[in-house]
Amino acid sequence: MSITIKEIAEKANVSIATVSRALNNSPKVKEATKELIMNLAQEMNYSPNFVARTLVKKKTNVIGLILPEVAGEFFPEIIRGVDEISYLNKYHLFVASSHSERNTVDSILGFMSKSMVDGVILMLPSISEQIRDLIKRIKIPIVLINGYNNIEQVSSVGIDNFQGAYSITNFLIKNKGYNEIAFIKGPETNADARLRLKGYKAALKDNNIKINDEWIVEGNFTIKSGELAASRLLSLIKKPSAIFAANDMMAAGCYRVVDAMGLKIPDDVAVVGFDHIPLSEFLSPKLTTVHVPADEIGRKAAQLLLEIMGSENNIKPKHIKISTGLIIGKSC
Amino acid sequence: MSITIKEIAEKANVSIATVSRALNNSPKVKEATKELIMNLAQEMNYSPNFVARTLVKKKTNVIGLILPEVAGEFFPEIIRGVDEISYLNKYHLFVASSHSERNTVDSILGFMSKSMVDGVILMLPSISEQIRDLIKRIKIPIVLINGYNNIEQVSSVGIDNFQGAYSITNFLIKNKGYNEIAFIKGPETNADARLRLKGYKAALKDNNIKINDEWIVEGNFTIKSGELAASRLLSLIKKPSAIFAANDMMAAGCYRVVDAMGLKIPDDVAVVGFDHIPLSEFLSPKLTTVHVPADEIGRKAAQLLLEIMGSENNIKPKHIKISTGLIIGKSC
DNA sequence: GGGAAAAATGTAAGCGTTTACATAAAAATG
DNA sequence: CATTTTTATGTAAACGCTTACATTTTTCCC
Repeated sequence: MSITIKEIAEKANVSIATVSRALNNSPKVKEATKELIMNLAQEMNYSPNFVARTLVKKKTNVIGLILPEVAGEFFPEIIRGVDEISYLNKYHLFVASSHSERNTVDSILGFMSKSMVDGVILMLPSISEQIRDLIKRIKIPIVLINGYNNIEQVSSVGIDNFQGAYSITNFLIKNKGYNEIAFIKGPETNADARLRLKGYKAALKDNNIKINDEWIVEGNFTIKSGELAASRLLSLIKKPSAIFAANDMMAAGCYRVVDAMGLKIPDDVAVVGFDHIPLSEFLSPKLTTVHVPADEIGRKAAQLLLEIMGSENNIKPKHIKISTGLIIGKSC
Repeated sequence: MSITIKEIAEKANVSIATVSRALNNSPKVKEATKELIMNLAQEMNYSPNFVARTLVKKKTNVIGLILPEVAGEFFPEIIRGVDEISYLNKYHLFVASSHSERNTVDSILGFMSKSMVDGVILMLPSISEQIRDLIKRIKIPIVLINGYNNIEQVSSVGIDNFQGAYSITNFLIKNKGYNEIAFIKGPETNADARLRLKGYKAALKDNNIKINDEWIVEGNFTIKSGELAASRLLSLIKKPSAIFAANDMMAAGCYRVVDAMGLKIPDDVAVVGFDHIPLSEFLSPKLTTVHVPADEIGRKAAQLLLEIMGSENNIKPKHIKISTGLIIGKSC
């Protein structure tokens, strides 16, 4: 087993209290003894038992991060952002995947309630009533990451999906002269996806372009669904001249299909996406898309959480909306 | 504050011991009381204090994962693999980035010694004497992820870099007829990188091709370094007909330069890589590369760690080498 | 119904720290 | 040098739980 302060105390002929104080560099212990103890601790290869300390201090110095998935092009950037800030503030990071299909409620509960983290950053693709209730009831500090800030009582960080979708659609119309723009939707349950659709529709409307339902097809953010959607759109009698995929992955799927059909982007059909994942830079021609600063989302969420954890009296929940930016490629 | 078993005990008019037993579903408590307590716990919204339990049980049910970086094309897959296995075995996952530039020793120590994890999976791009000593001394179960299994006493999981590099080089020579193959190295300090270089050289040697030092240029696994290396190689008087980049990212850099120079892959020059990152599938033409099953590395490492943690007497260290596979694209 | 065996519950110690409070030692003061 | 003040150390409780052991209650059997 590990060395404890008790053993150090014996060796040093002092009480455990003194050892504890010395190790915590308390000013009320004599320099000489402090040194003695420090040296002993070093020699004996002592390292404090984090768990015992936590039990009395009621502070773990750990923040939890729950994501739908841990891999992919997007989530790792969020992790990085959170990690960056936590590290700077001497917090450890606990990452858990809710594994999408897993029982999320279970996951969240298990994670949060057991007092193993001081605060939680939670990203959920969609929020059921059940989870909403749970979140409201939870007592530890929590920050939500999602586009749709729909829980007033809980602080959140999200990107402006509407604005992003609106601006790229508007760009296609105003700057590039496209009038026949199709849209590949994300999952119905995904709040970000819904807002992107809204932005697309709003831009059309503001430009007096009639919405053609045939040109709005389903997708689920996967590359495969992008392929299927593109092949449907390009098989229509009345084809669109541009396709706006609700995320880059689906846009990449479009590229494949367009290529397989022997067509050219942007000459035969324009394709734009959303997210600005690293891959988008490598597609040829380079994809025009909406930049979502995933690492910044992570950083902002961590900062907000630390702020909440730092303040005694629970401050008013904040809702941070992060703006997106247009990345102009050669795909339109 | 949270509800404790003490409060439940009072409400139920039993001792805390009984509550504890009931909650842990011990067979030595009457069904009736068990039910009573369970219901009370539910009502009072009780959840066990993980920290207190850990203190007495000396088991955190957490495994730690330390990676050089948390984002990128490769590491998230490892995380996913580890997460998968840990979840299945009811372990939580603690992810920490050593942040490359950060003082790694510090990071490792802080992580491991504080008895906050039951075991650690550690991936290091390179191992200094200092770290090697540290690892040997450490008392908690540990599994290393690296290509170069150079610490006998510590179990490890790695891929067969040599075999991978050898086989793709051999493929270029035997199946594709290339004789003038250049190599872009990884960082000198990186064990994987060194082994890939070895494999490349061995394949040339076995095919009686003289090694041309001018065709072996430096790189550091980044896309930028791939670009620079490619531009150097393609500016030589005597150009190579194929370039083997020690990882896919650098191969992607080659693509950019080749494209910018107005050349064509594979007609003007062939390019192959190593890693089979998702991006490689999207390069056009599709990259020929060596598949490295990152998620499997993660899974194997987690399984090995669990095995070690499960066995009382420390079993003999294992060294698992995961084989790679050739992915045939259109780039040669 | 009395006693033994089995089952259920209680008592209390312990996990490794921190820290309020009590006490002892050292320094300062007149 | 006695007394007060300051400084350093010790004692013991607490954090919330588990569990060995002791005790009580129930069940069973003749």
